[in-house]
Amino acid sequence: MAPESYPGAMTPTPTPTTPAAPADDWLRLDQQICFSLHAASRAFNGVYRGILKDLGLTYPQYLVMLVLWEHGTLPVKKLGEHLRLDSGTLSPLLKRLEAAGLVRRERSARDERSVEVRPTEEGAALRERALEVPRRITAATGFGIDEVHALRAHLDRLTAALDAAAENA
Amino acid sequence: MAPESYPGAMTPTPTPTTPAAPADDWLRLDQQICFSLHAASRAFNGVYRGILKDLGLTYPQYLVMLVLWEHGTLPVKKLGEHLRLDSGTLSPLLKRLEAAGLVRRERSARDERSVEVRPTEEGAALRERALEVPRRITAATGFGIDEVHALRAHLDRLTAALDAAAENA
DNA sequence: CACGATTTAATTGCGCACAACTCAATGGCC
DNA sequence: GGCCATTGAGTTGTGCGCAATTAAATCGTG
Repeated sequence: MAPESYPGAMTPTPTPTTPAAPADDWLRLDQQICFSLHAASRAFNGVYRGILKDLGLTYPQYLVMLVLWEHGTLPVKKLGEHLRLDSGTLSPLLKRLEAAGLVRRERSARDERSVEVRPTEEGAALRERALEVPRRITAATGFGIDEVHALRAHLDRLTAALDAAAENA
Repeated sequence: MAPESYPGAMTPTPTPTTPAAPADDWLRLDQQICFSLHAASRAFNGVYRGILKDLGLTYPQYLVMLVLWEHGTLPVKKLGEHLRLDSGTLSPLLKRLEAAGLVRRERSARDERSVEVRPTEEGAALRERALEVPRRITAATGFGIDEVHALRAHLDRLTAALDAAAENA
């Protein structure tokens, strides 16, 4: 669990310890931001995995169902915009949801390019069983509402900044 | 068959501050925490992808090299503890790093079960070129040091709580 | 010493994420 | 109408993450 507390972190080969040591610290600090985020995301995924197993959903599949429960039938494009996912990810995922009987996919009559994704009766019914998921997740975090809100705001700002930076790259 | 909606589908709720939040809001709030984290993690990954392309590394490979640069030669097990990854992820990743000429893997003489991973000359040299990565990443976030630190603390606390919760599951 | 339990990597299988590509449908434009 | 760029899904290929399994080396205990 602890990337710190490395007993006698021996460095056999390289120890270019500059007195001011900005370089070394930078590589370490850098790891802290991105790695923390990476680790937190995977930890979250792990907790969801355990809870969603009862529903027969993976975490990304759960996200898709959340959007469908909230907005009803949607074309794949819109679904992707909500979740920031493209068809390369969604197409096989939706196929699995369809195979599980939770959604149906059908070409739009108005625009034959578009595929409408709609929850089946079974998919809609699953929503009832999903209602307890948020509570269990929130409990697992041990965070209060305010804390959650603050963290979310922080993360959203970060995402926006990163997206903007990616544009110019 | 006309597209139908179902109970609670199209409810725009801009006011989350109701005393007793109904179930609908719970499903929405829940999405906010985990989805924000998920999105931020992927956004980060995207920015790294662009920056690390010059070094010929993926983001997880970069994390591995960070650990090796810091600690020198390590067995796969220790590497996995630092990064919270198991051999199922690390083995193929290390093979690719070896194929790229950045690390070497050799069975420990003392314990034949263990495989020592050591950066090659080329791998060690890559560190110099990696020194600019943190700055570019930090710049992309638009965050100050303090902000980064606060966010990291928040995330680490979250990860610890989630890990603890996963234990009891 | 022998034998079973534990440790360490590697492998297999599945699902997600993303880039690059294909293909059909659509819309704009002359 | 005919042409062509654009749009929306799907497919392919690569890599990560994790569960489950396998195989070999090591350790512990009788």
